[in-house]
Amino acid sequence: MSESKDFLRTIVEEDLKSGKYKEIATRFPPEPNGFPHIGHAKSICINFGIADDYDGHCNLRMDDTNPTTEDTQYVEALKDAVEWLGFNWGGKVRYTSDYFPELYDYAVELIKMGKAYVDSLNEDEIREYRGTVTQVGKRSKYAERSVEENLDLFERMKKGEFQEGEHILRAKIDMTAANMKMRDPLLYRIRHAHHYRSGDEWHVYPMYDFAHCLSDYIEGISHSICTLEFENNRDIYNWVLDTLGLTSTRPYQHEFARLGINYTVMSKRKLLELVEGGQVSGWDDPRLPTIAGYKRRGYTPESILNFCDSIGIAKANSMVDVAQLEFSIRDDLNTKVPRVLCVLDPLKVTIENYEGSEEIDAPYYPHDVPKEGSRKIPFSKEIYIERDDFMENPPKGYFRLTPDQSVRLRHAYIITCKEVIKDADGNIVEIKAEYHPDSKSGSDTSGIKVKSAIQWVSAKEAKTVEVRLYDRLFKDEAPEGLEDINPDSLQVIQNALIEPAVITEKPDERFQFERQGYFYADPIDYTDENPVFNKIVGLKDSWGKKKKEAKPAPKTQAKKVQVDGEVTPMSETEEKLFSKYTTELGLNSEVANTLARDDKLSNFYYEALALSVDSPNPVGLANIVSNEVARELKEKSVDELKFNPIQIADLVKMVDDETISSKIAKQVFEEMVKTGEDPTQIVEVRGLIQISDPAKISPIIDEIIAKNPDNVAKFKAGNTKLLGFFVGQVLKTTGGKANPKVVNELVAEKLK
RNA sequence: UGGGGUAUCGCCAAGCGGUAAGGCACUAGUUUUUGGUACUGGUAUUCGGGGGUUCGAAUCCCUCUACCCCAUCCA
Repeated sequence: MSESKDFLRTIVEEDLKSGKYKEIATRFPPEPNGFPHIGHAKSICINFGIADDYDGHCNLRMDDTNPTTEDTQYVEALKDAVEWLGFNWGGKVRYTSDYFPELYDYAVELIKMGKAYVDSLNEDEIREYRGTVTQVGKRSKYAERSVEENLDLFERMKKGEFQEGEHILRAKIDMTAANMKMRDPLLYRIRHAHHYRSGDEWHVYPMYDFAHCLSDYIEGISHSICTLEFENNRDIYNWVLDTLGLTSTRPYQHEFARLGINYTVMSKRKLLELVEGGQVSGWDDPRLPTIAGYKRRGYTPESILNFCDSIGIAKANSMVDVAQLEFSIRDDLNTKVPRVLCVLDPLKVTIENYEGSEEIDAPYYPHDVPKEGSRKIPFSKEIYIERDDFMENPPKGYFRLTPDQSVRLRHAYIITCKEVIKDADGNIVEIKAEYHPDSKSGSDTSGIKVKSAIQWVSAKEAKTVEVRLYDRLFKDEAPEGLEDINPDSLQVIQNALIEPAVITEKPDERFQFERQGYFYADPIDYTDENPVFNKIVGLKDSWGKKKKEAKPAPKTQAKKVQVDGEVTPMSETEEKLFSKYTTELGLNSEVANTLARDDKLSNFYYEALALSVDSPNPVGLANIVSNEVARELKEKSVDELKFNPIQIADLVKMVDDETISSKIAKQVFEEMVKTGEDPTQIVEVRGLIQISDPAKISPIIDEIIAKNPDNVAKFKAGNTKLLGFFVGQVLKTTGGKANPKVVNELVAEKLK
């Protein structure tokens, strides 16, 4: 694990440390209504990963509460994905549908508590009654039904006595809640549908918000980790559990940002559209960001895992560059797979001075990959090279074969171009060349220097293979829809030529075709008669990049103009207070503004000021009230504070008479917030009195200077930021007690 | 527009009052019979903007801005 933990692991560790949970239990809870994609992989890594890291366990649970969209094929895909990524869910797969009876009982309990009711409004009315984000909703008249009536109705709903939409079970919470999700959320709806697991047993199905929290509780989950869009649902999550009194060791929900990758789409809806619309060949089309797609394309589980690890976990919506994913797979395959020669776009080369044939022994792995293995490559008079490895009129910096530039055939001889044969249209159809007999790879005595080595195959022995070249599915970085599809995302090469060993020996299923990229023997379409390879990812190509850069896209970056909005004007009384603060008390306008606009703060300030008549310091007091006290008063009322205005006045006094520094004052304040103790007492008990005597501080500084020669040098070289470093060190060793002003002066002097 | 979130390099992302981590991308160079790999160096005087508090602010306070989520009988 890396040096820094993500915020979820931080929470988990705190909960473990505080004893909130004895064991960590997470869950991966997909709905089986689509194939899992790489976003799911992130969630899988988080949930199973955290469970692994803290010796807990992670359940795989199908969140199957909607009979109309879910299907067994998806649960299989989900299981495959988790398994392929290398995780196991210990024991059996869980299904929310297995909890239907329990869930039903909890709903009955809620009804009995008067916390849920059967509503009989129709769909439109419910929507209307719910209000909008800015307008409160209103309660249905059916909310007044008696417990008995609700119980009876709900049971009959279950038995299937009503039509879909006729009734619904809702929680009785608050139709005026600012959080729309809390406006009497729906708990159960009637569905006369066949469920892929529970069959026709049920006529009512629980909603997500009701089923999810309870399923977590039933399974003993400690940390219910989901994506950001469920933040608003957290209130219901807690409401259901709290209301039912399921409070002992119960799960809490935490949200992280879902994964976005550029040049692709991640929503189930859009993915389904592509699959059903025939834009791709199926859920496992190698261009899709589905796990099945990556698997089919040739990605390894390790590469996906590493990718998920590398992108981190946070709460900011983000779009990860697909280059990051490509790096992960290249990085993984680099040390694993054999190198072979394959020519995608063949150009015939006849070596005029070569007769007969030979077999060249060539290792499968380059010098920097510590793996053993080699094969024989047949060599003969007629070979094929890659078409773009020859240029008649090369640009500057071209390292390959030209009429004037020899090139090495990888693992074999150096050849020199003698003649370029063209057809009637001027297309190059063949190269006549000569080889240098004493230049054989490994025993080269020719002394010829070449700039590169290129791949080739012997014409007679080469095998024809199909190669599928994949590019990004969308041409737009943030695709909206089908109109952004990249028309060239798939290129099929029917007649690529590959060295025979790949087909006959099958040393692996993944290969690096040298100088081109990583390829994977398609697990479905590959046959001995018609071998098929999928391109997993290309090699980094600094030459190709250079070529493209010749015509850079002129990007005009419009600088964003920061607009300042209107500040709400002050009321008359606020205005009066403000002017009094600035003119009479001498506060600066920002502090005065903060105080004047806040009743709680201004009252607190007044009280403290009145209580410090003997040595009034309106400015110092105002500063601490508008900054430190303000923080505490943000979410609390004055009565909830453990400290009072007198204590704040005392605190300011101690700073004024230099008993303590302002740094210590903050420390003391933190303590007052927690305990409500008197500041004088805190200072006394902890011995926080400020050290201002240079004679005491000086030796400490000397010591620190002696310990950090590097930083002293840097400072003297002009890095004045380091002053803060030295001051900080001194303050640290004195427990914050050294007078920072004195320290600053002393340090500056000593380092001169 | 009410509520809930989020802003640190081109893309991710650490950082929690004391020297702005790291990865990807980019770039220069070294090694190389893959224009690959590996290695070495270069990349934020500044943390969405503006103020304030402090000896010292990405971190605390105020304020403004931008983006995301919520008005499915989806999850």
